[in-house]
Amino acid sequence: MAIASIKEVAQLASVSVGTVSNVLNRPDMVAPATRERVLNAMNELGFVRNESARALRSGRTRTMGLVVLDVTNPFFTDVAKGVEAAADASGMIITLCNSDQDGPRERRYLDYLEEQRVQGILITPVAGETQRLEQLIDRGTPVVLLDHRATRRNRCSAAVDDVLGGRIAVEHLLDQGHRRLAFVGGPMTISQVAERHKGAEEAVAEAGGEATLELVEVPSPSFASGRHAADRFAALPAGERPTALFCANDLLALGLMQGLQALGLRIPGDVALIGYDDIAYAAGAAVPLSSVRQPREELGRVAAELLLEEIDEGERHRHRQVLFEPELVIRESSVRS
Amino acid sequence: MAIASIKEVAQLASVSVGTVSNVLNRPDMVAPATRERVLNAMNELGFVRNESARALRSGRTRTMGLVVLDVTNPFFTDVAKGVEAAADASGMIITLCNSDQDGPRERRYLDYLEEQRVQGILITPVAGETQRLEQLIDRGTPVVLLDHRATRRNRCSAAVDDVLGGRIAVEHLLDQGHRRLAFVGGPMTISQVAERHKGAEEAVAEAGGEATLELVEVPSPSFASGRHAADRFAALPAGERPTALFCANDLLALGLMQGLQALGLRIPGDVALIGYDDIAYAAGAAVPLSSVRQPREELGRVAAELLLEEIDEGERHRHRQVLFEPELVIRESSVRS
DNA sequence: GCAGGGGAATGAAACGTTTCAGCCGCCTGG
DNA sequence: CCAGGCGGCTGAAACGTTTCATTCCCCTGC
Repeated sequence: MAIASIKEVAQLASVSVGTVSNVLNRPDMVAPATRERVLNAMNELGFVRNESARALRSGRTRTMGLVVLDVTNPFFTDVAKGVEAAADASGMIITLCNSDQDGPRERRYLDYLEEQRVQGILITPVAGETQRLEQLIDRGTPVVLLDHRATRRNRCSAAVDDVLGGRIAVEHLLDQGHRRLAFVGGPMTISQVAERHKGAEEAVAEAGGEATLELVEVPSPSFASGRHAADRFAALPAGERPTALFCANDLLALGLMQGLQALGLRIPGDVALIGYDDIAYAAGAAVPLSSVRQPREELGRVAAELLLEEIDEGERHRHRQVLFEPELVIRESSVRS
Repeated sequence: MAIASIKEVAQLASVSVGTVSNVLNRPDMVAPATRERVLNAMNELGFVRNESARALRSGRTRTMGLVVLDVTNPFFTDVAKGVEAAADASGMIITLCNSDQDGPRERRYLDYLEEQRVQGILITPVAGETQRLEQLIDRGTPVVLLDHRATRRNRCSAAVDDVLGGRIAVEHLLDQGHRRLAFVGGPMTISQVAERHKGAEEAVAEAGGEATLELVEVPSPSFASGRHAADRFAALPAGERPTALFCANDLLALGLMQGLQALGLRIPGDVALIGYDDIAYAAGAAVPLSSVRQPREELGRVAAELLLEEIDEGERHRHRQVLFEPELVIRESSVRS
């Protein structure tokens, strides 16, 4: 059952192991006839390279780690697609890890990735888990932040301007005449959530006067949390309800929409709704959902390219922080009829 | 920048490398005082185990591969979650690969996984790519089919009865009084698609009489294909249009719904619609989508457990084929008003 | 007082590659 | 005819672990 090794191939082809290795890694350094012989031996024995031995000896692997907050969120799978495309183009392989917004889980994955000696790591970190990353960098594993701005200058990042995104979402709601607004999102420790909220606050502040922004904090930016939030909203006396809700992401917004409709509230009539990410399902929702679009695949692609660059350049690499601009997508859910 | 090895740790702690290895793998075989000393040395040096060396020497890794057809399909991410949960419980790590329904791509990933000497592979194979799997099994890598029935008895599988699923979907449409039906899906080489279609045909045949089932083949069971299919549908003279559409999956159904509505057709008034998978977004669609629910997470969990079992039992393992039953979920999109 | 046992640690082999210095023959140019 | 060069190959070291036979001591029981 054991797979043939280079040594057995060498024996069968009557060459040295060095030659077999050369056939594998620098085929043109070996004479065509010999190469042929070796190749045949490989086929006959069903030879499969042992990546562990290769990595051990050469000191380099061909894998990069990607750690996301939630694999079931289409935002992240789209980003992952972009990452994969870029990696693929450079012959790299991605190990996709799902931290599920859990610190210990994230740490376990990072441990694993470091033990694997991955060439680099792309990560949307769980709130506050920055120390472990610092450690990775110190020990020589390049880390690129994904959908998260690098505050220190010692790493690369690819992100979208969430403050701006929050701002344009709320400006749009204000334009529609809403004055009593709420931001639905959480936990506020997630930087994306906090920044979107900040942008929202800024927009409200600048609008001056009577506009207000309430904060409806939810335990996680998920579909289920959205449904729960609907109950809390409906429990408010009609007079105290905000007239427009800005959700930290589309999952939340879609869950909220479903909950609100189940309770008999109309969108946008009773309450306007806008989400964030513009995932594919936003446009096809019961009421087409307005949202703030992020360049998801591009975000992933650029992040991966930054990492590949860093891996390639080594010591002389200059860290870069790439920031994309989000784009407002207006649909029915936020438009006054 | 190079990470400290076991040797340096041994030196600093004034013990042999064997002892350091024991601290790592059989801590209770080493005296507490020594253990402490070694642990301190590890901390001081920032020691990180080298998984390649470990795997090379011990001959076993702690990773399993998961190959899916489309990471952006929520069905698969839900399945992946189940797989991960089971793997996690056994201290295993999952490498998630996305074949994107592309044969060569799938083969590249399988090569990679075999070179990594993963302990086993969970896969929803691309149509017809069975030869490579046979090879993997022959060489000793256990393979469990996921969402795909094993026809040969030489492997385990966890799947849902797609023929039955197709049948109940269509029986429901017939119940609603529809007689002119169409199955929207493709490519028919995907076994899930073919089986759902088969179930649909059976139901129509048994209904006897005037009921008909047209086949609308699309290039892939995706959102985009659904949108395109809508145009084709609308291009038919009104008299020749089916009155009910059964889609091979929800992505397709949601895309189709969006396309049909954009063309001014009403659901279910002008045409009834039913999907497959019951992904989270089905219930929140413009018109809540009827669907055939599969136990997604459980499917993943059970598949992973089968694989773990096989890894554990080795030679004396008996292959098992687990088959789940799908469940009809009726919502507005298929109900005659 | 001694044989025997057992807990704790050692040292070296082995895993399957890559890498590199060196060797061998043959060809070329002077 | 010979020096030099070069293409093609060999052989062995090295990568960082795990594993196992072996050694070393100290303790126990007779």
